[in-house]
Amino acid sequence: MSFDTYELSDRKKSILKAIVEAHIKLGEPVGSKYLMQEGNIPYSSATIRNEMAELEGLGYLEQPHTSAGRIPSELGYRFYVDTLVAQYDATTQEAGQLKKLLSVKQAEIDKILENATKVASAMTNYTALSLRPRPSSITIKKYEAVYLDPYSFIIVMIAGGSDSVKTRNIKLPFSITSDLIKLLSQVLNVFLTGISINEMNISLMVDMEKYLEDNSGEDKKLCAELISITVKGIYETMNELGSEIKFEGLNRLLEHPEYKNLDKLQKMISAIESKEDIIKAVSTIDQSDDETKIFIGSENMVKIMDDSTLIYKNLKLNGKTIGAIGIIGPCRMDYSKVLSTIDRLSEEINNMSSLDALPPGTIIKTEEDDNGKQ
Amino acid sequence: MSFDTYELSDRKKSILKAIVEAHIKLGEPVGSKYLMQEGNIPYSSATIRNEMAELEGLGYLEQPHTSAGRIPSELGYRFYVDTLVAQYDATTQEAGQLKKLLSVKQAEIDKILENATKVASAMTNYTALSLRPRPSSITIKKYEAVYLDPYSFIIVMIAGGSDSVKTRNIKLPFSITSDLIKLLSQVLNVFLTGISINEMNISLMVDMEKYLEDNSGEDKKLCAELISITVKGIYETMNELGSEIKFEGLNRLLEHPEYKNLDKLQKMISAIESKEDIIKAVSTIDQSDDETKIFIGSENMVKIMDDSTLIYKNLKLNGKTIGAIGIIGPCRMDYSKVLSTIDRLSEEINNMSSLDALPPGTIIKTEEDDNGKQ
DNA sequence: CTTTAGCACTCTTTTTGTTCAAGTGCTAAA
DNA sequence: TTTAGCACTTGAACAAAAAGAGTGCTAAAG
Repeated sequence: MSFDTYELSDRKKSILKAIVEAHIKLGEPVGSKYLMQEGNIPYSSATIRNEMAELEGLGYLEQPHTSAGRIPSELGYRFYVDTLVAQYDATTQEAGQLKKLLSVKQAEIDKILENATKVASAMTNYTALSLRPRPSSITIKKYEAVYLDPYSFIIVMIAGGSDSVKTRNIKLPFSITSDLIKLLSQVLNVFLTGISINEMNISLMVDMEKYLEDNSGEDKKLCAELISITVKGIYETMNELGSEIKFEGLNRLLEHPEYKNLDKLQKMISAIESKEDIIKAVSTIDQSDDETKIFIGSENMVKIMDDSTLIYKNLKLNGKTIGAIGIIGPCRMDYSKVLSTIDRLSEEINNMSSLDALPPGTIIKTEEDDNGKQ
Repeated sequence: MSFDTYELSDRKKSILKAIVEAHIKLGEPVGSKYLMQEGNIPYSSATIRNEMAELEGLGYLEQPHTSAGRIPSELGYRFYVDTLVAQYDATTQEAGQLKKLLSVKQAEIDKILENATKVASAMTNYTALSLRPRPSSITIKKYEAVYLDPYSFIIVMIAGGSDSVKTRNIKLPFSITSDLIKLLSQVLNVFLTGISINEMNISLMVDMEKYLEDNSGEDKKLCAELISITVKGIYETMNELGSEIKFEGLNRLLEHPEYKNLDKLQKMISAIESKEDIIKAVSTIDQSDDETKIFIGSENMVKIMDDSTLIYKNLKLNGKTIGAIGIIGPCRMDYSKVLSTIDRLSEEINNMSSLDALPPGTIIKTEEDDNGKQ
């Protein structure tokens, strides 16, 4: 990246570009003769060979073995992608299609992410992933505590921005009244609305305890404990709300010859299944960043994926980051297609009709959970 | 199954058993010589050969090609499993381990299922799956409608038995008041508590409309529409609550030589990813059934999985079916291990300390959801 | 009548050798 | 600076041969 690409002559650039594109298309090493005939390089194979030898010396190309053609190195792909992105003139052919696929009465953020992932995977033929925004950026705009029985209640949290709903079931070591829970509801809404996970601190809890004690007439210790347990639950829930990752099109991995190699495939599936690694890797990306990020080969933070490429972009809806979408595939990836798909997709979502304009009576599905209280 | 296994002599049985076990262990066809030397069959290879030829004639064995040993046919596996299950004397070595793995303050049904799946996959080295009970058996024991703004509210539903919490966000084409939502809450609790999805009918809705109209003084049409939209949402939500399927240990598929065959692997991954097929297949199993079900090869209802085995068992907690767990792998599966693991696991869960006995202050995590209202 | 040793036979796997084609690097000429 | 030509390397493809595994059958032994 910091490599000085300007030392490359125009001819070298065009040869490199042609090699990358041919390799993406064919999946095989490309030779000088092919470039001359099909690659639109107006020089003899000998000249091309000389250039290729130099490009190899510079680290842009690799040769699997003596009598094979060249394949792009990671640096070669990186060069290609960088120039591609620079001249990138969104090939708009498929925009309408995307719109149609996405526009099916989208209501829920989850559904949007899920559909976007499906569409991305289907259109590019690679495995796609989606990620929720990270916990620290989440705030709750409304709380509701629901009384269940003397020893348990449920907190319903509605996230600001995305309007996600998450619930948490809390079981207590002491008994409480339905009225106290109503009051708790009030306390939560007064003190914790709009507060991010980082802003939850002790002094806030002390205030909450005091408020609850004053207005309920309950025992001080009980109030303190109730608040403590409740806030802890909320804290954990907010943490879980963020950074959820989902995959789509796993089976498409198998369609690409690079994953016929069972070792690579195994690595890849393990990486995908463990999730944590990928979340961690992707979490380093600035969440407000609008750029499409491309990690080629060893640039990937997930060591295990070091011969694959991850293309990744934050998704915004009405200006708010609602998550991110990514494509995973071999380094030999149709970058142009993937980039255009992802960009189109994110644009489409960004411009999606505000949900206030939903058809009347729309039922907005939310989510579900279990808790084993009994 | 209805095949008359009693026509087999003891010697044939022991040979068949030895072949199945050797094949499970080695993953390769087994020959007469091997059985004589390693398989603990006290006859000469010639005698064994004769018996094998007969077993093949009876359909219990197959020969990949002339000069290969024999492998068990589906019928052979079925015989093995049936007798295995019959004499099945739970090899208890790993029971303690299971207990430890599961006992980490289990609170949530989801978590129990998830952990059970992980444990099952880890201990057997096969891919495991878990399934929620089906929708028709779910009832809601408590509703709570949460007012959001004049045009939207959220319904919180707490499932009976499993105490799952699910929420649904509803957007209205007309405006409502916070008080009306409170009343709606009441209506839902009065009319829909304990009602299964099959019992929701028109007359119930008419009653609800009437009740709401009488007690709120709102316009009749508005009440009717509110109830209709709400019930529809609840209905859909209950449907979604059931039959959720999750997988664990996908990467372990790759560890078994039968899935080195990319075709099989691809089929398998597709089957797993599409989910619906497997849900449909498994749904035919009686939910209250306590037996461990074993589907070998073409016995599987998912055509695509017709050279794999699915072992499947309902899980109960305090007498209630909370879901099911399954193991998927090649027909050449270590049945003894898998069966014992699944049985242990289900027993362990069944006996799990009632959640009332949870340590005080336990926070019972529930779940989350999105809805794109905005 | 049952079991077993022995052997010919079949079929797969592995090895070996040969040929082929691709693609290169280098040299010398244009 | 470019290009034609050629020797060289190397993997891929194919065929033939060899090795190995396991069987079925026959005939002898218990």
